[in-house]
Amino acid sequence: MRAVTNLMRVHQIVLGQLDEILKPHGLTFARYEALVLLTFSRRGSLPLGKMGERLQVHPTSITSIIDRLERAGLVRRQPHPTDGRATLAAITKAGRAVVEAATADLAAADFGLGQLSGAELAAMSTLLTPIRRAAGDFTEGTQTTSDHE
Amino acid sequence: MRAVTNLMRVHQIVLGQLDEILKPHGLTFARYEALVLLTFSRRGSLPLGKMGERLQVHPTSITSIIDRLERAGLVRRQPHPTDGRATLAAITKAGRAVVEAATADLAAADFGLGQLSGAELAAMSTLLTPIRRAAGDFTEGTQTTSDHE
DNA sequence: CATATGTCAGTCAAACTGACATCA
DNA sequence: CTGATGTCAGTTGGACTGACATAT
Repeated sequence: MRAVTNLMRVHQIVLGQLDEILKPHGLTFARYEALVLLTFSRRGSLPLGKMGERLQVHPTSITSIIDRLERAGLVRRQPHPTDGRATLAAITKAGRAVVEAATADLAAADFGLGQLSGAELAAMSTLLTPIRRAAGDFTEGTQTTSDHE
Repeated sequence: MRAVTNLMRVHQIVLGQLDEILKPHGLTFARYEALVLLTFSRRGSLPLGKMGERLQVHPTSITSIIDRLERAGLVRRQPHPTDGRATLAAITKAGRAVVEAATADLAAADFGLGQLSGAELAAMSTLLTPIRRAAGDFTEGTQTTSDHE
């Protein structure tokens, strides 16, 4: 139970710090994650459904996140070229610039984990990964060499 | 950054499991924490302000949490005997019964951390504690041998 | 036909701000 | 007087349910 308490409090602390850093950029951590995901995609665009799958958020939450990013001009909605049902979120030039600046700020703050060394961060990831695995976090988004990934 | 992602996801997974277990008891994790805190207090009652301090939640959030617990009959509001400004939250008999049952269910589910051994849980706490300390988590609620603690 | 995708309307729990009455 | 305590009104960001139009 002590471990759970530590987990909860550290999450609260770290998320608070990250959101504070991201606020000047007009981002929350959830929106930042979505932008980073697009940055790392091949074409700079992904179907909303795939984004929700990768980020593990509810379909309606992705709609909301993309709504706000689009209103801020960091993302554009585009029709999917081959699937008439799907909508693509495409990162804009402004979006890429904001991600870059925000990432620099986050890195300068050690992502809120400056108290830990590189070895400790690795140890932490080693400890936490089995829990994600048990929750099926890595077995769902397997190989899909389809259109947009 | 990978460490941050792991932290966020594991928090989401564990909290989701805990809330699922607590739901049949009519509790969220936040409300459960508040009840446990009262259980561990000497008189079974604490001023709302002290509770917010210990649980690290906003004053208005404590008001809301106690509101719901009181509506469920798990807690009673009482005037503070010596400080006319303060209000005490006192756990009821029904409250103690619910905590006991909920704690049994949580323990049976290893608090959502069944993937880790006792040694691993200890290692995790060792890693996370410095972050809490850096955030001032242990330096604020120091010695206060006052009325109600 | 059944299934997948995204959206909408609405609910919910929580964190927050600003204001306020009350009391030490 | 100042400062502490709790509450209220209202906003925000996010997770959720149920329903739905549209397209595969």
